[in-house]
Amino acid sequence: MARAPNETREKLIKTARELIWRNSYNAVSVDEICASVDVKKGSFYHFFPSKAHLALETMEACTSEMKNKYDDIFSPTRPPLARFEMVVDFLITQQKEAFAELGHVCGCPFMTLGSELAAQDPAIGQKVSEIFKKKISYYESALHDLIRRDEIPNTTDVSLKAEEIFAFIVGQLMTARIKNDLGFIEKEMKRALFDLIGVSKNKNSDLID
Amino acid sequence: MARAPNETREKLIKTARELIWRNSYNAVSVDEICASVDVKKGSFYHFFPSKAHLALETMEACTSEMKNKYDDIFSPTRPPLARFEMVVDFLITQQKEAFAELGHVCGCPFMTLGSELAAQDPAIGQKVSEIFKKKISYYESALHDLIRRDEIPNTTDVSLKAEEIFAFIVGQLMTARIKNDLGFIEKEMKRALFDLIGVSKNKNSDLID
DNA sequence: CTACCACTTGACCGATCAGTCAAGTGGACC
DNA sequence: GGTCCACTTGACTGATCGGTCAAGTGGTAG
Repeated sequence: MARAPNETREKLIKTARELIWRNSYNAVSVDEICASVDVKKGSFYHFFPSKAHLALETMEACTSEMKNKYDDIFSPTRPPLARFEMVVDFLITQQKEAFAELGHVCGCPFMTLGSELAAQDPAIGQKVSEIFKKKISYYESALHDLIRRDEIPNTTDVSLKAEEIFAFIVGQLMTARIKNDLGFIEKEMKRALFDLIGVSKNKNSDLID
Repeated sequence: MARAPNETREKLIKTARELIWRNSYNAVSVDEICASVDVKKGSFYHFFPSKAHLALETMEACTSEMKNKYDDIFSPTRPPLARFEMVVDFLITQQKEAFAELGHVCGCPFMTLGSELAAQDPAIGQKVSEIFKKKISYYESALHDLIRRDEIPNTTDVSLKAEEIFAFIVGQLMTARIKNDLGFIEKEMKRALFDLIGVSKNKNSDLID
Protein backbone atom coordinates (compact mmCIF):
# COMPACT_ATOMS: atom_id res chain seq x y z
CA MET A 1 0.00 0.00 0.00
CA ALA A 2 2.42 2.67 -1.15
CA ARG A 3 0.83 6.06 -0.58
CA ALA A 4 1.49 9.34 -2.31
CA PRO A 5 5.22 9.96 -2.14
CA ASN A 6 6.41 11.17 1.26
CA GLU A 7 2.85 11.61 2.49
CA THR A 8 3.53 9.64 5.67
CA ARG A 9 6.87 11.29 6.17
CA GLU A 10 5.40 14.77 5.90
CA LYS A 11 2.51 13.96 8.19
CA LEU A 12 5.00 12.67 10.77
CA ILE A 13 6.99 15.89 10.60
CA LYS A 14 3.90 18.08 10.80
CA THR A 15 2.47 16.20 13.76
CA ALA A 16 5.80 16.02 15.55
CA ARG A 17 6.25 19.73 15.13
CA GLU A 18 2.88 20.44 16.71
CA LEU A 19 3.26 18.01 19.59
CA ILE A 20 6.82 19.03 20.44
CA TRP A 21 6.07 22.73 20.10
CA ARG A 22 3.01 22.44 22.27
CA ASN A 23 4.64 20.27 24.92
CA SER A 24 8.37 19.54 24.75
CA TYR A 25 10.77 17.15 23.11
CA ASN A 26 11.20 14.74 25.99
CA ALA A 27 7.53 14.88 26.91
CA VAL A 28 6.44 13.57 23.50
CA SER A 29 7.16 9.93 22.67
CA VAL A 30 7.67 8.33 19.30
CA ASP A 31 4.68 6.12 20.06
CA GLU A 32 2.53 9.18 20.64
CA ILE A 33 3.57 10.78 17.37
CA CYS A 34 2.92 7.54 15.48
CA ALA A 35 -0.49 7.12 17.09
CA SER A 36 -1.48 10.67 16.12
CA VAL A 37 -0.62 9.98 12.48
CA ASP A 38 -2.08 6.45 12.67
CA VAL A 39 1.15 4.87 11.54
CA LYS A 40 3.15 2.04 13.06
CA LYS A 41 6.54 2.58 14.59
CA GLY A 42 8.27 0.54 11.93
CA SER A 43 7.24 3.14 9.36
CA PHE A 44 8.57 5.90 11.54
CA TYR A 45 11.99 4.28 11.68
CA HIS A 46 11.86 3.68 7.94
CA PHE A 47 11.96 7.45 7.45
CA PHE A 48 13.96 8.63 10.45
CA PRO A 49 17.00 6.93 11.96
CA SER A 50 16.16 8.29 15.40
CA LYS A 51 13.88 10.60 17.35
CA ALA A 52 16.62 13.24 17.40
CA HIS A 53 16.78 13.20 13.60
CA LEU A 54 13.06 13.84 13.46
CA ALA A 55 13.52 16.86 15.71
CA LEU A 56 16.16 18.21 13.35
CA GLU A 57 13.88 17.68 10.37
CA THR A 58 10.98 19.48 12.03
CA MET A 59 13.33 22.40 12.63
CA GLU A 60 14.38 22.29 9.00
CA ALA A 61 10.74 22.51 7.94
CA CYS A 62 10.14 25.43 10.29
CA THR A 63 13.23 27.18 9.01
CA SER A 64 12.37 27.08 5.34
CA GLU A 65 8.82 28.26 6.03
CA MET A 66 10.19 31.05 8.15
CA LYS A 67 12.68 32.11 5.51
CA ASN A 68 9.96 32.63 2.92
CA LYS A 69 7.87 34.62 5.36
CA TYR A 70 10.74 36.79 6.58
CA ASP A 71 12.09 37.43 3.08
CA ASP A 72 8.68 38.84 2.29
CA ILE A 73 8.26 40.85 5.49
CA PHE A 74 11.76 42.31 5.31
CA SER A 75 11.68 42.95 1.57
CA PRO A 76 13.66 46.12 0.79
CA THR A 77 10.63 47.33 -1.17
CA ARG A 78 8.82 47.83 2.14
CA PRO A 79 9.50 50.88 4.35
CA PRO A 80 11.73 49.68 7.20
CA LEU A 81 9.36 50.65 9.97
CA ALA A 82 6.55 48.82 8.20
CA ARG A 83 8.73 45.70 8.28
CA PHE A 84 8.87 45.80 12.05
CA GLU A 85 5.17 46.46 12.24
CA MET A 86 4.52 43.54 9.92
CA VAL A 87 6.75 41.15 11.80
CA VAL A 88 4.82 41.87 14.99
CA ASP A 89 1.53 41.32 13.19
CA PHE A 90 2.86 38.06 11.86
CA LEU A 91 3.96 36.91 15.30
CA ILE A 92 0.57 37.75 16.78
CA THR A 93 -1.24 35.85 14.03
CA GLN A 94 1.08 32.87 14.33
CA GLN A 95 0.70 32.71 18.11
CA LYS A 96 -3.06 33.07 17.97
CA GLU A 97 -3.36 30.32 15.39
CA ALA A 98 -1.16 27.98 17.40
CA PHE A 99 -3.15 28.76 20.51
CA ALA A 100 -6.45 28.06 18.77
CA GLU A 101 -5.21 24.80 17.31
CA LEU A 102 -3.10 23.46 20.16
CA GLY A 103 -4.86 24.89 23.20
CA HIS A 104 -1.86 26.61 24.70
CA VAL A 105 0.37 29.60 23.98
CA CYS A 106 3.38 28.04 22.29
CA GLY A 107 6.02 30.78 22.04
CA CYS A 108 9.12 30.36 19.93
CA PRO A 109 9.55 26.73 18.79
CA PHE A 110 13.29 27.14 18.28
CA MET A 111 13.82 28.58 21.72
CA THR A 112 11.73 25.90 23.41
CA LEU A 113 13.54 23.07 21.70
CA GLY A 114 16.91 24.75 21.99
CA SER A 115 16.60 25.49 25.66
CA GLU A 116 15.62 21.91 26.40
CA LEU A 117 18.19 20.15 24.24
CA ALA A 118 21.15 22.50 23.77
CA ALA A 119 23.01 20.99 26.70
CA GLN A 120 22.26 17.42 25.59
CA ASP A 121 22.76 17.64 21.85
CA PRO A 122 25.21 20.22 20.49
CA ALA A 123 23.84 19.76 16.96
CA ILE A 124 20.50 21.21 18.07
CA GLY A 125 22.20 24.12 19.78
CA GLN A 126 24.19 24.93 16.67
CA LYS A 127 21.16 24.71 14.39
CA VAL A 128 19.11 27.02 16.60
CA SER A 129 22.02 29.46 16.90
CA GLU A 130 22.19 29.73 13.11
CA ILE A 131 18.49 30.47 12.88
CA PHE A 132 18.78 33.18 15.54
CA LYS A 133 21.70 34.75 13.72
CA LYS A 134 19.65 34.98 10.53
CA LYS A 135 16.77 36.65 12.33
CA ILE A 136 19.12 39.23 13.80
CA SER A 137 20.48 40.02 10.36
CA TYR A 138 16.93 40.80 9.14
CA TYR A 139 16.63 43.31 11.97
CA GLU A 140 20.05 44.79 11.19
CA SER A 141 19.19 45.45 7.55
CA ALA A 142 15.95 47.17 8.52
CA LEU A 143 17.79 49.28 11.09
CA HIS A 144 20.33 50.35 8.47
CA ASP A 145 17.49 51.42 6.22
CA LEU A 146 15.97 53.38 9.08
CA ILE A 147 19.24 55.27 9.49
CA ARG A 148 19.41 55.90 5.75
CA ARG A 149 15.96 57.47 5.92
CA ASP A 150 16.86 59.55 8.98
CA GLU A 151 14.18 57.86 11.04
CA ILE A 152 16.62 56.90 13.77
CA PRO A 153 19.92 58.64 14.68
CA ASN A 154 22.87 57.68 12.50
CA THR A 155 24.82 57.15 15.73
CA THR A 156 22.70 54.05 16.43
CA ASP A 157 24.74 50.93 17.13
CA VAL A 158 22.90 48.73 14.66
CA SER A 159 24.39 45.44 15.75
CA LEU A 160 23.66 46.10 19.42
CA LYS A 161 20.15 47.33 18.70
CA ALA A 162 19.38 44.26 16.61
CA GLU A 163 20.49 42.06 19.51
CA GLU A 164 18.22 44.03 21.81
CA ILE A 165 15.26 43.63 19.50
CA PHE A 166 15.83 39.94 19.05
CA ALA A 167 16.24 39.19 22.75
CA PHE A 168 13.22 41.31 23.57
CA ILE A 169 10.94 39.57 21.10
CA VAL A 170 12.05 36.07 21.99
CA GLY A 171 11.89 36.91 25.70
CA GLN A 172 8.32 38.10 25.32
CA LEU A 173 7.33 35.02 23.34
CA MET A 174 8.70 32.68 26.00
CA THR A 175 7.10 34.67 28.79
CA ALA A 176 3.77 34.46 26.99
CA ARG A 177 4.19 30.70 26.71
CA ILE A 178 4.81 30.34 30.41
CA LYS A 179 1.97 32.66 31.40
CA ASN A 180 -0.20 31.06 28.72
CA ASP A 181 -1.37 34.57 27.97
CA LEU A 182 -1.01 36.51 24.72
CA GLY A 183 -2.27 39.74 26.30
CA PHE A 184 0.98 41.69 26.29
CA ILE A 185 1.97 40.54 22.83
CA GLU A 186 -1.38 41.46 21.37
CA LYS A 187 -1.76 44.81 23.10
CA GLU A 188 1.70 46.20 23.80
CA MET A 189 4.27 44.36 21.70
CA LYS A 190 4.21 46.77 18.79
CA ARG A 191 4.40 49.85 20.97
CA ALA A 192 7.21 48.33 23.03
CA LEU A 193 9.17 47.38 19.94
CA PHE A 194 8.88 50.87 18.47
CA ASP A 195 9.91 52.35 21.80
CA LEU A 196 12.90 50.03 21.84
CA ILE A 197 13.89 50.97 18.30
CA GLY A 198 13.63 54.59 19.27
CA VAL A 199 10.73 55.86 17.19
CA SER A 200 7.27 56.78 18.39
CA LYS A 201 4.59 54.61 16.88
CA ASN A 202 2.00 57.31 16.31
CA LYS A 203 4.39 59.51 14.39
CA ASN A 204 4.93 56.96 11.66
CA SER A 205 2.16 54.42 11.63
CA ASP A 206 -0.09 56.55 9.46
CA LEU A 207 2.52 56.74 6.75
CA ILE A 208 2.74 53.00 6.62
CA ASP A 209 -0.79 51.78 6.08
CA MET B 1 21.46 5.98 60.81
CA ALA B 2 19.64 9.26 61.16
CA ARG B 3 21.81 12.04 59.74
CA ALA B 4 21.85 15.72 60.57
CA PRO B 5 18.28 16.97 60.18
CA ASN B 6 17.27 17.54 56.57
CA GLU B 7 20.79 16.96 55.32
CA THR B 8 19.64 14.39 52.76
CA ARG B 9 16.67 16.46 51.80
CA GLU B 10 18.75 19.55 51.18
CA LYS B 11 21.37 17.65 49.22
CA LEU B 12 18.62 16.23 47.02
CA ILE B 13 17.27 19.69 46.32
CA LYS B 14 20.70 21.14 45.61
CA THR B 15 21.67 18.31 43.27
CA ALA B 16 18.32 18.30 41.52
CA ARG B 17 18.60 22.00 40.95
CA GLU B 18 21.98 21.63 39.30
CA LEU B 19 21.07 18.65 37.15
CA ILE B 20 17.76 20.07 36.00
CA TRP B 21 19.19 23.52 35.36
CA ARG B 22 22.09 22.10 33.41
CA ASN B 23 19.99 19.64 31.38
CA SER B 24 16.21 19.72 31.67
CA TYR B 25 13.42 18.36 33.82
CA ASN B 26 12.47 15.39 31.67
CA ALA B 27 16.08 14.58 30.84
CA VAL B 28 16.98 14.04 34.48
CA SER B 29 15.60 10.96 36.22
CA VAL B 30 14.90 10.42 39.89
CA ASP B 31 17.41 7.56 39.77
CA GLU B 32 20.07 9.89 38.47
CA ILE B 33 19.46 12.46 41.19
CA CYS B 34 19.54 9.75 43.85
CA ALA B 35 22.75 8.29 42.49
CA SER B 36 24.41 11.72 42.51
CA VAL B 37 23.57 12.17 46.18
CA ASP B 38 24.32 8.51 46.94
CA VAL B 39 20.89 7.92 48.39
CA LYS B 40 18.37 5.23 47.61
CA LYS B 41 15.08 5.99 45.92
CA GLY B 42 13.08 5.06 49.00
CA SER B 43 14.68 7.98 50.83
CA PHE B 44 13.82 10.30 47.98
CA TYR B 45 10.16 9.39 48.22
CA HIS B 46 10.29 9.76 51.98
CA PHE B 47 10.92 13.48 51.46
CA PHE B 48 9.07 14.20 48.22
CA PRO B 49 5.71 12.78 47.16
CA SER B 50 6.69 13.01 43.49
CA LYS B 51 9.31 14.24 41.08
CA ALA B 52 7.12 17.22 40.25
CA HIS B 53 7.05 18.22 43.91
CA LEU B 54 10.83 18.17 43.96
CA ALA B 55 10.89 20.53 40.99
CA LEU B 56 8.62 22.92 42.84
CA GLU B 57 10.86 22.77 45.90
CA THR B 58 13.98 23.51 43.89
CA MET B 59 12.21 26.54 42.47
CA GLU B 60 11.25 27.59 45.98
CA ALA B 61 14.89 27.40 47.02
CA CYS B 62 15.99 29.42 44.00
CA THR B 63 13.30 31.99 44.68
CA SER B 64 14.23 32.71 48.28
CA GLU B 65 17.92 32.98 47.39
CA MET B 66 17.05 35.32 44.56
CA LYS B 67 14.85 37.48 46.76
CA ASN B 68 17.69 38.16 49.20
CA LYS B 69 20.05 39.00 46.37
CA TYR B 70 17.62 41.27 44.54
CA ASP B 71 16.51 43.05 47.71
CA ASP B 72 20.15 43.95 48.19
CA ILE B 73 20.85 44.94 44.59
CA PHE B 74 17.69 47.03 44.28
CA SER B 75 17.99 48.59 47.70
CA PRO B 76 16.68 52.17 47.58
CA THR B 77 19.93 53.25 49.24
CA ARG B 78 21.71 52.54 45.96
CA PRO B 79 21.59 54.97 43.00
CA PRO B 80 19.10 53.50 40.52
CA LEU B 81 21.54 53.22 37.64
CA ALA B 82 23.99 51.41 39.90
CA ARG B 83 21.27 48.87 40.60
CA PHE B 84 21.03 47.99 36.95
CA GLU B 85 24.79 47.85 36.67
CA MET B 86 24.94 45.57 39.69
CA VAL B 87 22.23 43.25 38.47
CA VAL B 88 24.17 42.72 35.25
CA ASP B 89 27.36 42.05 37.20
CA PHE B 90 25.47 39.58 39.32
CA LEU B 91 24.07 37.80 36.28
CA ILE B 92 27.52 37.55 34.73
CA THR B 93 29.00 36.14 37.93
CA GLN B 94 26.16 33.69 38.35
CA GLN B 95 26.41 32.46 34.77
CA LYS B 96 30.18 32.12 34.90
CA GLU B 97 30.02 30.14 38.14
CA ALA B 98 27.36 27.84 36.75
CA PHE B 99 29.38 27.36 33.59
CA ALA B 100 32.54 26.53 35.54
CA GLU B 101 30.73 24.08 37.77
CA LEU B 102 28.34 22.45 35.32
CA GLY B 103 30.26 22.67 32.07
CA HIS B 104 27.60 24.48 30.08
CA VAL B 105 25.98 27.91 29.95
CA CYS B 106 22.78 27.45 31.92
CA GLY B 107 20.72 30.60 31.36
CA CYS B 108 17.65 31.36 33.44
CA PRO B 109 16.56 28.32 35.47
CA PHE B 110 12.99 29.53 35.77
CA MET B 111 12.65 30.09 32.06
CA THR B 112 14.14 26.71 31.18
CA LEU B 113 11.88 24.85 33.55
CA GLY B 114 8.88 27.01 32.73
CA SER B 115 9.25 26.66 29.01
CA GLU B 116 9.49 22.91 29.25
CA LEU B 117 6.69 22.30 31.74
CA ALA B 118 4.25 25.20 31.50
CA ALA B 119 2.07 23.34 29.02
CA GLN B 120 2.14 20.11 31.04
CA ASP B 121 1.79 21.41 34.59
CA PRO B 122 -0.09 24.67 35.13
CA ALA B 123 1.26 24.92 38.70
CA ILE B 124 4.78 25.36 37.35
CA GLY B 125 3.63 27.98 34.87
CA GLN B 126 1.89 29.94 37.60
CA LYS B 127 4.88 29.76 39.93
CA VAL B 128 7.29 30.98 37.26
CA SER B 129 4.88 33.75 36.25
CA GLU B 130 4.87 35.04 39.83
CA ILE B 131 8.66 35.10 39.95
CA PHE B 132 8.82 37.01 36.67
CA LYS B 133 6.29 39.52 37.93
CA LYS B 134 8.42 40.21 40.98
CA LYS B 135 11.54 40.76 38.89
CA ILE B 136 9.68 43.26 36.73
CA SER B 137 8.59 45.17 39.82
CA TYR B 138 12.24 45.55 40.86
CA TYR B 139 12.94 47.12 37.48
CA GLU B 140 9.90 49.37 37.76
CA SER B 141 10.96 50.80 41.09
CA ALA B 142 14.44 51.56 39.80
CA LEU B 143 12.96 53.25 36.72
CA HIS B 144 10.73 55.41 38.89
CA ASP B 145 13.79 56.50 40.85
CA LEU B 146 15.59 57.31 37.61
CA ILE B 147 12.72 59.61 36.64
CA ARG B 148 12.78 61.22 40.08
CA ARG B 149 16.46 61.99 39.57
CA ASP B 150 15.87 63.32 36.04
CA GLU B 151 18.14 60.69 34.56
CA ILE B 152 15.48 59.50 32.14
CA PRO B 153 12.57 61.53 30.70
CA ASN B 154 9.53 61.77 32.99
CA THR B 155 7.44 60.78 29.98
CA THR B 156 8.90 57.28 30.17
CA ASP B 157 6.28 54.53 30.28
CA VAL B 158 7.75 52.73 33.29
CA SER B 159 5.63 49.62 33.08
CA LEU B 160 6.37 49.15 29.39
CA LYS B 161 10.08 49.85 29.84
CA ALA B 162 10.30 47.33 32.68
CA GLU B 163 8.73 44.69 30.45
CA GLU B 164 11.25 45.52 27.75
CA ILE B 165 14.15 45.19 30.18
CA PHE B 166 12.92 41.92 31.56
CA ALA B 167 12.26 40.32 28.19
CA PHE B 168 15.61 41.54 26.90
CA ILE B 169 17.57 40.09 29.83
CA VAL B 170 15.80 36.76 29.85
CA GLY B 171 16.02 36.55 26.07
CA GLN B 172 19.77 37.09 26.21
CA LEU B 173 20.21 34.52 28.95
CA MET B 174 18.35 31.87 26.98
CA THR B 175 20.22 32.71 23.81
CA ALA B 176 23.51 32.34 25.67
CA ARG B 177 22.38 28.95 26.93
CA ILE B 178 21.59 27.76 23.44
CA LYS B 179 24.80 29.14 21.95
CA ASN B 180 26.71 27.92 25.01
CA ASP B 181 28.53 31.22 24.84
CA LEU B 182 28.64 33.98 27.45
CA GLY B 183 30.44 36.38 25.10
CA PHE B 184 27.64 38.86 24.51
CA ILE B 185 26.51 38.86 28.12
CA GLU B 186 30.03 39.49 29.38
CA LYS B 187 30.99 42.12 26.82
CA GLU B 188 27.83 43.90 25.70
CA MET B 189 25.02 43.20 28.13
CA LYS B 190 25.61 46.25 30.30
CA ARG B 191 25.95 48.62 27.37
CA ALA B 192 22.86 47.16 25.71
CA LEU B 193 20.83 47.44 28.91
CA PHE B 194 21.82 51.08 29.40
CA ASP B 195 21.00 51.79 25.78
CA LEU B 196 17.63 50.17 26.28
CA ILE B 197 16.93 52.18 29.42
CA GLY B 198 17.86 55.30 27.52
CA VAL B 199 21.01 56.49 29.26
CA SER B 200 24.56 56.38 27.96
CA LYS B 201 26.80 54.22 30.06
CA ASN B 202 29.88 56.40 29.94
CA LYS B 203 28.02 59.46 31.10
CA ASN B 204 27.04 57.92 34.40
CA SER B 205 29.25 55.00 35.26
CA ASP B 206 31.88 57.22 36.87
CA LEU B 207 29.34 58.63 39.29
CA ILE B 208 28.45 55.16 40.42
CA ASP B 209 31.73 53.59 41.42
C1' DC C 1 16.30 -0.22 79.43
C1' DT C 2 12.76 0.33 76.27
C1' DA C 3 9.73 2.10 73.05
C1' DC C 4 9.20 5.16 69.46
C1' DC C 5 10.02 7.27 65.05
C1' DA C 6 12.53 9.66 61.46
C1' DC C 7 15.12 7.91 58.24
C1' DT C 8 17.32 4.32 55.15
C1' DT C 9 17.60 0.28 52.39
C1' DG C 10 17.11 -2.93 48.46
C1' DA C 11 14.07 -5.48 46.12
C1' DC C 12 10.20 -4.84 43.43
C1' DC C 13 6.14 -3.06 40.28
C1' DG C 14 3.76 -2.09 35.84
C1' DA C 15 4.21 1.25 32.32
C1' DT C 16 6.61 3.25 28.92
C1' DC C 17 10.69 4.37 26.52
C1' DA C 18 13.58 4.34 21.92
C1' DG C 19 14.66 1.24 18.72
C1' DT C 20 14.67 -3.60 15.86
C1' DC C 21 13.23 -6.98 12.64
C1' DA C 22 11.23 -10.45 9.64
C1' DA C 23 7.39 -10.85 6.98
C1' DG C 24 4.32 -8.88 4.17
C1' DT C 25 1.84 -5.60 0.46
C1' DG C 26 1.08 -3.28 -3.62
C1' DG C 27 2.26 0.12 -7.15
C1' DA C 28 5.62 0.99 -10.93
C1' DC C 29 8.52 -0.31 -14.39
C1' DC C 30 10.38 -3.74 -17.84
C1' DG D 1 3.23 -11.24 -16.20
C1' DG D 2 6.99 -10.94 -13.33
C1' DT D 3 10.32 -8.54 -10.71
C1' DC D 4 11.68 -5.05 -7.84
C1' DC D 5 11.50 -1.99 -4.01
C1' DA D 6 9.56 1.62 -1.25
C1' DC D 7 6.69 1.24 2.22
C1' DT D 8 3.88 -0.94 6.02
C1' DT D 9 2.90 -4.00 9.72
C1' DG D 10 2.84 -6.13 14.35
C1' DA D 11 5.27 -8.42 17.44
C1' DC D 12 9.41 -7.93 19.88
C1' DT D 13 13.65 -6.30 22.93
C1' DG D 14 16.21 -4.55 26.83
C1' DA D 15 16.55 -0.43 29.32
C1' DT D 16 14.64 2.90 32.01
C1' DC D 17 10.91 5.43 33.83
C1' DG D 18 8.28 7.14 38.28
C1' DG D 19 6.75 5.13 42.19
C1' DT D 20 5.88 1.40 46.16
C1' DC D 21 6.79 -1.33 50.12
C1' DA D 22 8.18 -4.21 53.99
C1' DA D 23 11.97 -4.67 56.72
C1' DG D 24 15.52 -2.67 58.97
C1' DT D 25 18.64 0.91 61.75
C1' DG D 26 19.97 3.95 65.14
C1' DG D 27 19.41 8.25 67.70
C1' DT D 28 16.47 10.06 71.29
C1' DA D 29 13.08 10.79 74.78
C1' DG D 30 10.72 8.81 78.86
